[in-house]
Amino acid sequence: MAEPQPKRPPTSSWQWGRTAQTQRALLDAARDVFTRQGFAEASIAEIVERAGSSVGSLYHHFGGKSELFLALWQEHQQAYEEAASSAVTAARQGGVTDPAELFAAGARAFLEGSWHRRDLAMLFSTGDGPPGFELMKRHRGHEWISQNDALLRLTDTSLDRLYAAILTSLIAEGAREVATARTRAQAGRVIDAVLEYACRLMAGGPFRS
Amino acid sequence: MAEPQPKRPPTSSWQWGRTAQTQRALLDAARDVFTRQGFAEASIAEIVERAGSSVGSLYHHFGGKSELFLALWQEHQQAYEEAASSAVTAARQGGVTDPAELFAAGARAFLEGSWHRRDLAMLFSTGDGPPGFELMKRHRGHEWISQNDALLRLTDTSLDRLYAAILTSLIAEGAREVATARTRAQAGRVIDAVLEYACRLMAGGPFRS
DNA sequence: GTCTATAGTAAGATAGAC
DNA sequence: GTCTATCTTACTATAGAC
Repeated sequence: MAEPQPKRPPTSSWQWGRTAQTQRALLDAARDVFTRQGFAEASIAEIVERAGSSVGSLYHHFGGKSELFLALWQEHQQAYEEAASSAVTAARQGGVTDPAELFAAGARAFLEGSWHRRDLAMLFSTGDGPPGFELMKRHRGHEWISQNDALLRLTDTSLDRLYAAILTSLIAEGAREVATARTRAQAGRVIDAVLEYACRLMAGGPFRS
Repeated sequence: MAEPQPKRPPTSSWQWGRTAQTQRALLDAARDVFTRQGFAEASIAEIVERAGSSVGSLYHHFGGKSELFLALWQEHQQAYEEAASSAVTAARQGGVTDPAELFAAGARAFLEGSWHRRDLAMLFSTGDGPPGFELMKRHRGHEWISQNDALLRLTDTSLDRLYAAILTSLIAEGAREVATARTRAQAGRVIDAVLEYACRLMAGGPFRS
């Protein structure tokens, strides 16, 4: 139904980066409109108007309203993950070896990203997205915890899924509250609190019956 | 936009409970269809067909697809809250005075309700609902925590909202995992784990910077 | 290959007869 | 209160210009 439309390098006889420009304009317009009105309320017409593009063009490049939203989310996620993983790497090079501390470094970077791009953080945490979006977020969150907490060797049992789900949602709620903070200092205090709660939860590891 | 449509007692010249019957049939059909397909995928046409009613009738009684979904949720919530509050009352009469223990009693009743009506619990936790539904759930969750944790005198500061939000989402994630358990015994183990995590989190109370 | 204009389709919402 | 017929909106698909 949707065409991912893989792009090859520009040929000699075509103007330079036209596709990239169009896609960027659409993504920027989508960010404006979606962050102001949410997914359901936003209309395709307003997005293409603001981008100086057209409906057909949007469908050509992204495949639809849902896929455009998802593309915006992917960009956002990528930025998050790069920040988090480089923070972990830096901590590791700084001599930190304790898994809990490494996790905290990544989580802190994640939460600071939430402050830095508040508008998108709020958009993606409101629950107003295309069908199946919540499921995708859930899946992604679980992956992230599994990676970070690899030392615990989480399995696919109910109790381990619960542990991962609760940790994920704790960070997600934290990111949400960070995004609504009024000042940078306030956001900082919220971040400290979130990390404290994460510590309390992780102390003792996953519950075993 | 929506008409709550308050109902008066049946008059002498009208057949008995016609309205109540229609509403019940629509709610039951809605439960069937929504739990199987989710909100977005479900069609109004299928619901009224299954209820032996009509589109116009649905709009007359509920105001639309979203409002019908919300009515189903209200019923579900009411059942939850009655179970939780009577469990707390019972514990209190049994001599329990520790706030944390009273909270645990309510939370346990809540989680058992999630097992008992798994289909609805899953439906309302997937994130697939009408516009604004996530916000309503959030608001309701916060109210519940505020009531149960009244002794802590939570204010409307960032840090107290964070504490309430995290506790709420912890219970919500727990309810979700309970609803997907395969056996009653399994659900019981998950419930124990959730209460353990809640204890860890509440130990020390809300974080103050 | 890229984009515009336009027609098609499906589903929620509404009006008015009974 | 109930139901049918109709309307509106917005996603989807396509033909064809450049």
